[in-house]
Amino acid sequence: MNFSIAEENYIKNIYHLQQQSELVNTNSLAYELQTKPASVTDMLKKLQIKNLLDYEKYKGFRLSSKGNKVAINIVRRHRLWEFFLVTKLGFEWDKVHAIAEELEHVSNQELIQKLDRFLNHPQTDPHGDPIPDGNGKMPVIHQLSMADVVEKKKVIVSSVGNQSPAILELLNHYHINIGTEIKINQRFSFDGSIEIKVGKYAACIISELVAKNIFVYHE
Amino acid sequence: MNFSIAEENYIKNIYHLQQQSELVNTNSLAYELQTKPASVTDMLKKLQIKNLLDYEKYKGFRLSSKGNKVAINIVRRHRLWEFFLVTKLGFEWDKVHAIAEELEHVSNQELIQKLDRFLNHPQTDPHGDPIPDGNGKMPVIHQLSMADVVEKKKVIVSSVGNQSPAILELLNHYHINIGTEIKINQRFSFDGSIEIKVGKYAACIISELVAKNIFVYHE
DNA sequence: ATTAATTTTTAGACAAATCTAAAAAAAAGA
DNA sequence: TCTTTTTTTTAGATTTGTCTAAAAATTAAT
Repeated sequence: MNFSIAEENYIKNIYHLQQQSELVNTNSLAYELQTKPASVTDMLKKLQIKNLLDYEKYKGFRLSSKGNKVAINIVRRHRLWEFFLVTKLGFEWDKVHAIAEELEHVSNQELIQKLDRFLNHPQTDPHGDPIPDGNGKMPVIHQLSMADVVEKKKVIVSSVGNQSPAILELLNHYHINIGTEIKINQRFSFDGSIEIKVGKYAACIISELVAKNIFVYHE
Repeated sequence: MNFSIAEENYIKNIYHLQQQSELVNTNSLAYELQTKPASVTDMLKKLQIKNLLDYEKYKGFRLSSKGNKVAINIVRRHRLWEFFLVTKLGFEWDKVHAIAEELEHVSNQELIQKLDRFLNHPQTDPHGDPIPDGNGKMPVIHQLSMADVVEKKKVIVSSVGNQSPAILELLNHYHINIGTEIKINQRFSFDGSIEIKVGKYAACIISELVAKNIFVYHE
């Protein structure tokens, strides 16, 4: 079955809101989609008729299992395109979201399957988020952004979400490379910066932006 | 300036019809777009207001110079994506048109510029049609499909539009390779097949489909 | 437990792109 | 030239997705 771009955007955003809370409400979806609550209500009715949504008036809503499958497919396309844009076309990771939002609506099964193969079946997008496979299964990702690591943990750098010379210069300065072991000392809530210790070097503080761009795994 | 998908499709199809005749008429454009003449008239008015079209009621129409620039940009995107689909994703050349029709509407300048670089600035798409550069300039293509070569000419094979094992097997059988010299003896209008002579081998007949997939240059 | 505030939905309108049916203009034929 | 045919345009309706303003339901507060 095929869906309009508007429908796909609603489905995708409901999916993302569900990651944070089981039930989604009209206002937050309207905010997410930069639209008005009345428009959301209209679309919810349409999605319910197509069996993509469990929805009761005034009670909130969630994706049906059918809706969930559709959503995961959109997420898959989005993240594959993001990976493509960064690794093949040389975009910086923070520039690809808007373009992938357009590309994700080109819904040809064979295209996505071949793109996946061309990219060598990547497990995560350039932001470190997992890419579901053709059956909708999310790979278990051990890698996570350093901004999400709990304090006092030791981690090993697995990848860097940004290929720009600017960040590479900075990482060099911190003596951080792929494979480097890092200890997380403390997170400062004021600006999200983190004190870390790299090898035998003196402890230092990295900004939240840098932390978000360093992907690591435990142990 | 940004245009809707519908507008872009009208512009592109007017462009293509203009390659055959200077002025375009409502019925033929309606046929091309698989829509009704009344719908075409409606859209023509809108395109005229946006200065994309020279249009006088009942008199036919043509793209303005602004409309032409827009059209060439769409063609550029379409052909770059076709090239990508065939050379990078491994699609067969006859399967890519529909997908490229969708991808061409993703209109991010930087995306197309980077895609072009990634593909190494290809001169022609997999059908042998020229790809305009970023300034809208069409490269002069010496390569053309063998289906378009005049009789009695000698040509040299420069590329093959289809990478499938099926056609490669057939070309092998005809002793045709990149660089092979071929003499065009005669074209049969009944089915578009062509009698050719390859090197010292006996003359043989290739189907129109095969001819369309062999790209050659003169001399 | 009422009232007040918030959230959600309805009602009715609008823009884009399409359609059908009928009218108007242009082209073709006798 | 005057009729007939074809092409093109208008008029009015429809669908999708959106909006504003007002009504209805829910939640929060006194």
